[in-house]
Amino acid sequence: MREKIVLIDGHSILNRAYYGVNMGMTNFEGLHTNAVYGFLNILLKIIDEEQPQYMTVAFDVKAPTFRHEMYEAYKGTRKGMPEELHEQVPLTKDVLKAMGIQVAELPGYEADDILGTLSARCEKEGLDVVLVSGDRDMLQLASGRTKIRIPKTKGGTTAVEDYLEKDVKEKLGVTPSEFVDVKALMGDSSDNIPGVPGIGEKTAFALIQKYHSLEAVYADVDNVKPARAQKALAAGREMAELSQTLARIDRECPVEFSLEQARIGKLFTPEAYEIMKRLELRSLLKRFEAGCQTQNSVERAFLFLDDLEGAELAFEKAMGAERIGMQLVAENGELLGLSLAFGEEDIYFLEASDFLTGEYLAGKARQLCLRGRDTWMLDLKEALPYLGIEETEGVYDAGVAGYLLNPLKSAYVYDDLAREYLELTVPSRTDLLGKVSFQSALQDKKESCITCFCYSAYTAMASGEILLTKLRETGMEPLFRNIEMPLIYSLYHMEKEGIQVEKEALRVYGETLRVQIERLEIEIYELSGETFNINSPKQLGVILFEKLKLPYGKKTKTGYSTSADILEKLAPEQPLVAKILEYRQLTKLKSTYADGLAVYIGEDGRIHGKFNQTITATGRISSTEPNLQNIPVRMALGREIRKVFVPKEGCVFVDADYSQIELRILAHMSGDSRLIEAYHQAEDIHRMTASQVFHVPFDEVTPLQRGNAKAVNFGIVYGISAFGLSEGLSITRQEALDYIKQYFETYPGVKVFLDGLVDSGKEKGYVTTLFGRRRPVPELSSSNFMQRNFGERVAMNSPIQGTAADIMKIAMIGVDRRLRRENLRSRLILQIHDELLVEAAEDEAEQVKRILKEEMDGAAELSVPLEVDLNTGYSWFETK
DNA sequence: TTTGTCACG
DNA sequence: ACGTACGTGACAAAC
Repeated sequence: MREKIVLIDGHSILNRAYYGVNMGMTNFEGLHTNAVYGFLNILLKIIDEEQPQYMTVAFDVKAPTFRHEMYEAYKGTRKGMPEELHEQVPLTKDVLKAMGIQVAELPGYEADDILGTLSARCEKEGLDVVLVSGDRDMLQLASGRTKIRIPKTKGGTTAVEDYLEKDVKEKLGVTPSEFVDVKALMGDSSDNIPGVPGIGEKTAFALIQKYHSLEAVYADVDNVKPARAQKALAAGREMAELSQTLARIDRECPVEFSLEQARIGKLFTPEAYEIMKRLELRSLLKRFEAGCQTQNSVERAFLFLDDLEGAELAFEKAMGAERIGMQLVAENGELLGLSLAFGEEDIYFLEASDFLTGEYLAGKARQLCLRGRDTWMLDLKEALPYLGIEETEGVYDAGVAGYLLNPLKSAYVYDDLAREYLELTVPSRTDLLGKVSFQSALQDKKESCITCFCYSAYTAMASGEILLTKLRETGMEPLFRNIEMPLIYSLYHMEKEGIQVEKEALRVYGETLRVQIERLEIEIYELSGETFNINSPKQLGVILFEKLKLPYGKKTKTGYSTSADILEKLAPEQPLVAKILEYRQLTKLKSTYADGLAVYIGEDGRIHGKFNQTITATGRISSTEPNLQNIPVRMALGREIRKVFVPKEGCVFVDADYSQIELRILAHMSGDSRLIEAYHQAEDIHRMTASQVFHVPFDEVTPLQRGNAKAVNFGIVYGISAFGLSEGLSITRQEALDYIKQYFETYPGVKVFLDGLVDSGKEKGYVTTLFGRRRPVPELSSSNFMQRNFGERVAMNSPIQGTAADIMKIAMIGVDRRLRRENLRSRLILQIHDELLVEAAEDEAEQVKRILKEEMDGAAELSVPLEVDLNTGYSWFETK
């Protein structure tokens, strides 16, 4: 058995940990600890899996490296990190020192070079090497003996990708050392390696796969095809050679290293224990306490109950508890059981049975919610049909709280919450039950069910107080209490209500489409001279750009782009292309809308879609199964589909939408006096913008000027860039730049505001809405140009889009409450970001309009008025 | 499962 | 030099 060393890229793993784990995490001193925590978790996981005898962690040192001397534009992989991450670097080194793990640093060299050198030396010593980094550059170090491990955080969970030399070959198609030359050709903006201008990823890989080295490529440069690449190579030879040196990791740097000092001794030392205590990393504490034990003690308390007597006792005790956690287990409208937690020793799963009926359990659960103390749940909205409660003080959803604290996660399930907020690693639902139904899991693996449901209730209970504290610390408690929690009930009401859809009319619409699609299909085959799958971008690309030799505009990484904006440029000349565009439109309508919606029509003739509260990064809600927020409206034929969405007998639709809410929010948040003044004066915001920016009287604004101003307004809200605007308006980048300049000269306050968002985003790591909602923007500290630019646009857009979402949520809660409290039969049934649709009793329509206007207008007090447009109709088509 | 495309705000 | 407007979800094809 060979001995093994684990080498860790310290900064890269810390960085990954920082953005992977809950950002608000601090100890009582206010020290941020999330990155240290994530780092240690990864470290311990690797030690568990690899069982190495040696370990070293390499860090960069702030000093110019040889790469800086060679290439002045080189910025290196070290860049500004947020303060909250930066302060955790020395903390991490302290922990490592306490654990007796060797730290390697060398001024003038990056961690990459240290790792490259150590891996080379260790291989020579006959050791197996495991190299852990978040950086794919490391792949050039892979060999038969050196395995590269790249942890990936996806949503909440960390998966590790492993690469030995053969894996690099398999997945990239080049050897590790060839990979350096690929980078030399294509460059790497995240490392500021320039590459050869004009050579992209595809060409770089193809060339190296053929020639195996940069030198060989240049030896045969006169025969390289295509000509485009040959020209680029010839012109960029110096760059390529420079890039090759920059990209190659130094494997002989003069770093001090002794294998003996790298030997792993006792990791869980008293000193390390003290630091864990100080950092309040509880789950790690346990591990440091018990040596290497990972057994979670709470699990011992889990208790299964299916007798009435036991259940009564548990419920009685729970009724007196200050704080409980609860998880209903339901499927297909039937309550199969519930779990309950109200202390470290009181955690139960009660399964429904002949003695303990679903109705009984539901009734008890309801009483618990209404007992006037705190009840924490997960997926409260899904439990509401069984609980039968309306908005209740003290009933909270831990998932929604987790979403506010970090909206970038892909799910808010108990195991993630336990890991983040309780520092407790517990098995996930999939670990325990797989993907089977609850029904069959309850039959086949009762023990796993008990564990799963009890952990869920326990996590909800135990994390509740912590979540609330964090919400308080981050200024989001009012947002949670006054907006997100009440909203759960409004969304539930909308889902329950649903919207009526005329099934037969939908079928006829689909049938009409089918006939037209078949006709088009024949015409397309005739014009192209063969039959093929028109829906396949790959096949279509071959027909258009190879067989017919049409000029292709863009390429995607897998082939030619056949997207609408490309095809539209060809369509005027090419009847075939025009027909393909039409075909696309019709098949989209048929598959997604005509056929797609039909399957969701319930027995009541209505579609009950889901409204999701914890999906978007900005605070918007999303709509699924089906998506009712993207029903066609812009094109005439698509818009027809709205005719099948109708109010029920005796009702009429009342539709209300905010007019230009995001621009009004921009005016308010920026405080730009000219913009505010403009919105007080005019209804037509784009015309007003055109008038002020282009210095023409309001009444003399041409449609073209208005259109340009509109595009600029869009650009501002999306986080302006000259490129984006030039694309949107089909103008040159210089012209776009001039528009932007003129806009900012007209509204200097907007420029100050947007710059301020980016600055504060960089400083804090997140941006906020008017109501305190946060969005972390990790991209802002990226060394990758493109990612950082994206981060800057996000920093500008999120506060605006998010504030609009906040305001709409306030309005929805207000409308829903008033319809109910004023005992109306009318109901809110849809939200489409800036629009609300109410199914109103005909005799209540006027009152409903008043309510919508009042609640939407009054949802926020801005320095510009919030305008609301109202429409009524006997189908969703008519309400425009 | 990922990619390309396209529907909406 | 790089190459993109912000936020979503569903479908078909290709992997």
